[in-house]
Amino acid sequence: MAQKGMKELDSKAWRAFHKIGNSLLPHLSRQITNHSGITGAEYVVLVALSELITPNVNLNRLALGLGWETSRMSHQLSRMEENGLVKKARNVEDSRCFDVSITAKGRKIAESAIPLQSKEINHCFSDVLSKEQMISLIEISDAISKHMKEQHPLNKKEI
Amino acid sequence: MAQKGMKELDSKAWRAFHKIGNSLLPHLSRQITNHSGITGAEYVVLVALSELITPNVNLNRLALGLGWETSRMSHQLSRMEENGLVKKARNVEDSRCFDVSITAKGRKIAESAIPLQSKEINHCFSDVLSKEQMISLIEISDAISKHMKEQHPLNKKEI
DNA sequence: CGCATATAGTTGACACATCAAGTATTTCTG
DNA sequence: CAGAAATACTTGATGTGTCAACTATATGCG
Repeated sequence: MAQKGMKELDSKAWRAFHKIGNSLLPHLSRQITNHSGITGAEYVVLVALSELITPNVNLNRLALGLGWETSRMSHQLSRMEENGLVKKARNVEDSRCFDVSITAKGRKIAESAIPLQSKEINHCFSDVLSKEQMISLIEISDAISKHMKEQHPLNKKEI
Repeated sequence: MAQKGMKELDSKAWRAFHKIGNSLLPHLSRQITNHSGITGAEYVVLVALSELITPNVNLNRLALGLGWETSRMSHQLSRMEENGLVKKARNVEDSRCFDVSITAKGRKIAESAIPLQSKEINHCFSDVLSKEQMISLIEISDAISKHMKEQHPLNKKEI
């Protein structure tokens, strides 16, 4: 799709990029759900929380770390708190903020899910690509990120 | 995230891959909405329909072409029919099927949106990457697709 | 023919993402 | 120190994606 006005190679590359995301990502998310009973989004948040040095973070910092909007994180944490995966507590010093932390239940699930997920990523991604391909992917990502940062910075609406 | 048990390079490559999708795709989708008043999903369907040789397709073939599930297509087309972008009609020969087609309104929007979107993809993707990088991306996609097809074919639940 | 089964699509429930608007607090500033 | 502005987060609406269960029609086969 969207290849009118694009050269053949460009179009193929663009489709290729899409294709990866459309097969790999859903597969990995389904795996998590199947083996650990949590969703992909829950997994991502639990991993972030389980890697904290401090016992908790405030919501915005957590969102920032994952490249999420505040609102998205707020909604997600609400659902996860209902499921007993995380806990939120008003910060004592600044009562606008929340101290977000992982619960024992959340940590237990994360700890069993992480190695399984790593294994699956190795299996479907790392093991399938050569060292050169991975390096190339990193360079591609850097090039695009650089462009996006310079030309289309977030937090401001485009025309 | 998810890098425990992964080598440094693997982990970096995986993050890199994620990063592309998380900045580029939302940006492109927002662009479409801003300049053409339709969503990214609507755009994709309209492009597919506008490229048809025949005047219509049945729902499942359309879904297949985009790599979508039937259900997803059904929901999407319902919304789009409400918005007057597409039309569905029972097939005469097989009344289980629907003949899906683009409306004049849908075509008009697609025709103005497509060049704008192509331009934006060129701007954010093609122009930013070298020929070698695009070739590499295609090879990476092929490698992953091959693996997924062989090891994790769709339509069947994983354990 | 008549029943089993396959095929085409719908529906409802739930999770997720984004946007716009709103509520509290805190901080800045005249 | 009071009002303005910034910060931290919530909420509701809408669109999107997935799954499981369902309806309806067609087809195959004894």
